[in-house]
Amino acid sequence: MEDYLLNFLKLFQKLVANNIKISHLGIKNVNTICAVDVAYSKEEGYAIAVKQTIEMAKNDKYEYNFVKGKVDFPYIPGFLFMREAPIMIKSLEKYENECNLILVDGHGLAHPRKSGIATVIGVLLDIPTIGVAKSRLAGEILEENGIEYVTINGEKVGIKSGRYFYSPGNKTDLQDCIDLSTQGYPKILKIADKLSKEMKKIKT
DNA sequence: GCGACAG
DNA sequence: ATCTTGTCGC
Repeated sequence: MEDYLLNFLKLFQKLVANNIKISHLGIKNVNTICAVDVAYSKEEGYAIAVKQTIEMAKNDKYEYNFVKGKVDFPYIPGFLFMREAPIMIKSLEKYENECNLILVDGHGLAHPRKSGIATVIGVLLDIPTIGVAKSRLAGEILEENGIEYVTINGEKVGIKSGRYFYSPGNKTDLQDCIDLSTQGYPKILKIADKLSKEMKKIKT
């Protein structure tokens, strides 16, 4: 990877970070939630956007939109958005105007430049997002009042709940992350993960 | 230089 | 993420 490209992408991420809006969304007020995930088979990416309203969730119902496409960009820690955000955003097109919140596999603010994939998607689409990751990318853990916070340079940028990491992407805050984590790992993310892997399996 | 490193 | 069997534990 040419270093001038990574330097350029860092500038892009800083621009994104400068446009983040951190505000309290209020998980309880969210009626329609979406989740996105991508599975791979070599260069083919299989993206799934899942949508659920409160009512649908009660009955374990959901809608989803599937997109298959070539994914060239390699995975580079800190630049995951270049590999997954394009196809994720494509899969979200169908629901972006009705989603009150989008859950993204990966980090939001808990990123070296405060610009994880959840932040990039949230700022570009101007929709509330929260990043939920399965492992740490940056920062240290600081426990305070029974809550494990992810901190970078002393600033709280996310939380750790069980084995998962939650951080604001855009138009959400730490309290939203805490409230969401209280419900355990989001089922809708599990659904997105499962569906994306099923789609690649049958290579539809 | 060395170690860390979302999916 | 993906490649993969059995296995330790709640």
